[in-house]
Amino acid sequence: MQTMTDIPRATRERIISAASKLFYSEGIRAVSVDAVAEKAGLTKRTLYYHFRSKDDLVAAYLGARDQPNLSLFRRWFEEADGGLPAKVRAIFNRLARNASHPKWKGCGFLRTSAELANLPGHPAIKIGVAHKKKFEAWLRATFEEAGVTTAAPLARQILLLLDGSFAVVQLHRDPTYMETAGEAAFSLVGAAMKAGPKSGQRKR
Amino acid sequence: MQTMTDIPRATRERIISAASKLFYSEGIRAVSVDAVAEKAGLTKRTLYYHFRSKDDLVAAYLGARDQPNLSLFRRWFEEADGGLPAKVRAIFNRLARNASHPKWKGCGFLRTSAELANLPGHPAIKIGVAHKKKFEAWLRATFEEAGVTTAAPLARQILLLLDGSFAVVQLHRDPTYMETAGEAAFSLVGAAMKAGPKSGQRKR
DNA sequence: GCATGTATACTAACCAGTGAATATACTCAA
DNA sequence: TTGAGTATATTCACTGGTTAGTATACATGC
Repeated sequence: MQTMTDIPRATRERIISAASKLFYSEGIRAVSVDAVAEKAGLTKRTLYYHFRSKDDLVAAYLGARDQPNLSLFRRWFEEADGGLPAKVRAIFNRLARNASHPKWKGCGFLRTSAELANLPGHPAIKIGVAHKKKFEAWLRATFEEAGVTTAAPLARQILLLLDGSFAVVQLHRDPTYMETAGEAAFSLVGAAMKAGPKSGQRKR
Repeated sequence: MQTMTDIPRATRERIISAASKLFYSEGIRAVSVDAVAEKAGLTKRTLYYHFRSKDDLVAAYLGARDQPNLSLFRRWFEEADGGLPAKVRAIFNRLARNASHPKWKGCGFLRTSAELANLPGHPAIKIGVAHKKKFEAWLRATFEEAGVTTAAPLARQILLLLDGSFAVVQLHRDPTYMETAGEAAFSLVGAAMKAGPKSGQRKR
């Protein structure tokens, strides 16, 4: 069973791809379902065969960004040289480079949840909440592995700086704010390590 | 001249008041001009007599929030006890109390600019940019007066934490993130003062 | 009679979602 | 192998409702 059935799967993903580009660059309510269908090269009625509603489509758009986004941050962290503070700072610096691209429009999760703030139970918002929670959990685990005793609040502080830089850079279109946030993160992680690292774990 | 002309002014402000409530709680594109007119107790046509377009109305909504918002932050800072780090932290703690109110929906400037991110020249976005710049400038001046040598980057870092907490708390509906941001701000300001305060200025 | 302000009633476009028909491809019995 | 039947996938054409903005007329006070 299901031998050739991944051809329709391709259609579904083509729709999500078109929706991603439009929703991310224009916003949710600014993009009509017709516009998504046209961008995907098919009819609105076909789109409604694959998705129950526009809300479902929005949720699929964010759902498709969840894992790739987290992987990217993890990869940036792992590829960076230096100690823990420098590796955290590297995430901000890599992000600053991305943010200077004209198509960059901030964090899709935050922008969507800001636009749909009047619909608290919206499925897309749940996905955004889960995404940010996963990122925070990864940070906390990373800090714990490094022996930082204040891993939980430190992870929150880094998250706050990251999401703050998303918001501020999206507003001012000035990626240097992201580097400033990276320096603040560097300071906070460094201070937390001085205060209470189990002083093992200093690999390499 | 202009003796009784403040009666129409009252109408204009009634419209802005209605627009503020609706735009802030529901979002820009989610609120129709008819809805604003109805909330203000008059006709859409009358509204269009006082405002050229919906975009103008949105700009007026944010423009009316600019000074009061800044004054509030300044007042919170001035009313707080303790040294500079504690006074900065107090802003976050006061904000956390506000954020626990069910009507709280984050920062109107940030949410509007997120929703209108596809319209870079929009007048409302310009107002949002100016607002955040004013706040940053006030922070920097405050730090400079206290003799902090790294006043400029420190002001940016505090701004990043503040806007980060707006975004995160609006997403998770958990004001404790704001207190965490306040602790981070406390640390950063404290570290900056230890590094380079001209060690005068310690009033009171 | 002339400025300002307010209301009624309208337009032209747009939008989320659907009904009904059609095309394609896979299954299974003869 | 073939042909009828069935589930999957797609399209055209439509509906009912909403939206930003306007043409026109009416009121009110100077």
